[in-house]
Amino acid sequence: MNREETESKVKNDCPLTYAFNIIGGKWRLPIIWALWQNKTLRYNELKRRIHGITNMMLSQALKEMEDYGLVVRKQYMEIPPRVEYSLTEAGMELVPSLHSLAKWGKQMQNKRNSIGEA
Amino acid sequence: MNREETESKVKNDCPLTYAFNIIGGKWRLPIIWALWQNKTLRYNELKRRIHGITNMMLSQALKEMEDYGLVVRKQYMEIPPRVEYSLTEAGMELVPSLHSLAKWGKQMQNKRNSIGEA
DNA sequence: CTGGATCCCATCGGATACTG
DNA sequence: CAGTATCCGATGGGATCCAG
Repeated sequence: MNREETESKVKNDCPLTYAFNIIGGKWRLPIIWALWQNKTLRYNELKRRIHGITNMMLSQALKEMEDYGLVVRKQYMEIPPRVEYSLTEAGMELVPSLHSLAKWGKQMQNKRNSIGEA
Repeated sequence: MNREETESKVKNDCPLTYAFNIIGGKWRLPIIWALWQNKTLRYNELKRRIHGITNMMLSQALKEMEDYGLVVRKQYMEIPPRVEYSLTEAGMELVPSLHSLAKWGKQMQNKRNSIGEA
């Protein structure tokens, strides 16, 4: 850990690798998806929508994504606490590429499913 | 391992997740990249271009990608053995989406680098 | 309500050595 | 040349409990 990865543990090899490091992991895509559909969600709303995620995974993923500039965290100083999350500009700009990839993935799935038919 | 992941260990949740499962991992992107630039490469050519990859990682990644229909393996029955790899149609169709993502990644890198200026 | 700390385990990536 | 087998350490994901 004494190399140039001191800052963010991301290897800056190429932009593509960089992008994959940012959106990789098990929960980031679902989070992006949920935030994209709902613009703004509170912590527990997010948690309920993602189903299966634990507090630790969610808060960890959110924090990392905030560091990358993907999501915005807005904390209201109230009792009980309220924290709202939403995508940044950069986060939204990512979505089209994701759709493109998803479209490709769908084609791949269809190919798999139609292997047995003439 | 007794669920519906019996076939390919890929969760079919959504096409995007599917896509990420296919191109995820440390070496698949570099391999796709190398094959896209060179159309066709032999095993050792590939290995030399990727630098740092071991036999095990390379052959394993190639086999998985072949299973997914991303690359084609062409073996010539000669002595010494010759095996050539190239991208399938599906593999090539993936590249534009990758470029899109890479472009986004580049923007992100630039933002990072220009934090201290202005 | 919104998290943090700790501990655990599965999986991934890899070094090394060997084979057809 | 083109891989495979084995073994191992690192890493990431997760359960559970705790805290402001």
